[in-house]
Amino acid sequence: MSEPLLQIGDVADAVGLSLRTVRYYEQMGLLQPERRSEGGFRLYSQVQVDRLRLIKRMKPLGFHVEEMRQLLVARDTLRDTGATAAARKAARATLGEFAASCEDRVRDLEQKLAYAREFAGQLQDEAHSAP
Amino acid sequence: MSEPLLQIGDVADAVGLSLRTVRYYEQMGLLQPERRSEGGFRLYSQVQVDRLRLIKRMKPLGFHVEEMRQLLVARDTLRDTGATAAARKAARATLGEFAASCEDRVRDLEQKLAYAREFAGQLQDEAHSAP
DNA sequence: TCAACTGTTACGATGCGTAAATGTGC
DNA sequence: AGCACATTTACGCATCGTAACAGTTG
Repeated sequence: MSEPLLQIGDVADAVGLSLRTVRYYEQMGLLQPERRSEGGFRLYSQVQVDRLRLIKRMKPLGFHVEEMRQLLVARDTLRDTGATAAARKAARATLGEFAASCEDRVRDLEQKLAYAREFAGQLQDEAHSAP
Repeated sequence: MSEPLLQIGDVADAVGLSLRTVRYYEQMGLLQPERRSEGGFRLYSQVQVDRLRLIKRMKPLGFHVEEMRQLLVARDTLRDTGATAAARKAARATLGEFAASCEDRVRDLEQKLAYAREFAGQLQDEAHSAP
C-alpha cells in the first residue's frame, strides 16, 4: 500500500502554485519529482508537496530562489542521518544565518504592511470626500 | 522666495528610492520633474517628493506601475479644479475601485506576513534543535 | 477515441541593477 | 580646475506568464 503519486496539476492545486512555477523551481534545483511516468509525466509524493508548501511560506520573506535552494540544502543535510558531523555543523550555521535574516525581513514586511494600510486608508478618504 | 529645487539625488535620498527607480517612474509617466536645468539636470520641487512618497507607500500593495499611473491620473483629475463633472465622476469611480482592491491586497499582505512569521519561527526551531 | 492533462521550447513582461562613456554644477 | 553629481544608452537578471505544438493518460 504505497502512497499514491500525484501529477503536477494536483500538486499545483494542492499548494497554490502554477505549473510553470513548479517546473521553474525544479529547474532551479529546489525539488525533484519522486519519479517520472513512462510517458514522461512528473509524479510527486507527499514529501514534495510539503517541500513546496515550505517554499511557498518562504517566498513572502523575499528570498531569491538561489537562497531558498541553499536553505533547503542545509535543511536536507540536517535531516540526513548519514551526514558527517562537520557537514551538520556547517548546515546548522547556515540555518542560523537564515534565521537571523528572517527576523529582519519580517520587520520589513511589517513596515510594508503599515505603509499599505496607511495608503489604503488615505485612498478611502480621497475616494469618498467631495472636493 | 520661491521653493528651492532639488536634484534627483536629493529626491532619491529623501524618499528612499534609487536614481534608477525615479527615472524609471518618470519614463512610465508617473511623475515629471518640475523643470530641467540648462544643462539638462532634472529639478524637483516638494510636490514631486510627496508624489514619490505616495508611490512608495503604494508599492507594498503590489500594484503594477501601470496601475499606479492610472490611480495617480485619477487622483490628479480630482484635484484639477478645471476638470469637467463627467471626468470627476469617472475619476471618483476609478479611485473607488482601487480602494476596494486595496483592501484585498492588505489582506493578502497580512496572510503573507503570517506565513513569514510561521516560517521564521519554524526555522528558529530547526536551527537550534539538535537532531 | 476523446477530453483533459502534461511535455518541451521559447519569446515576452516587469522592475529595476549596473556599467560605460560623457557632460554639468559649484 | 576638480570633484561630485548628473545625463543617456544599453545590456542583464529574476520570476515567472503565455503561447505553440506535440505527446500521454485513463
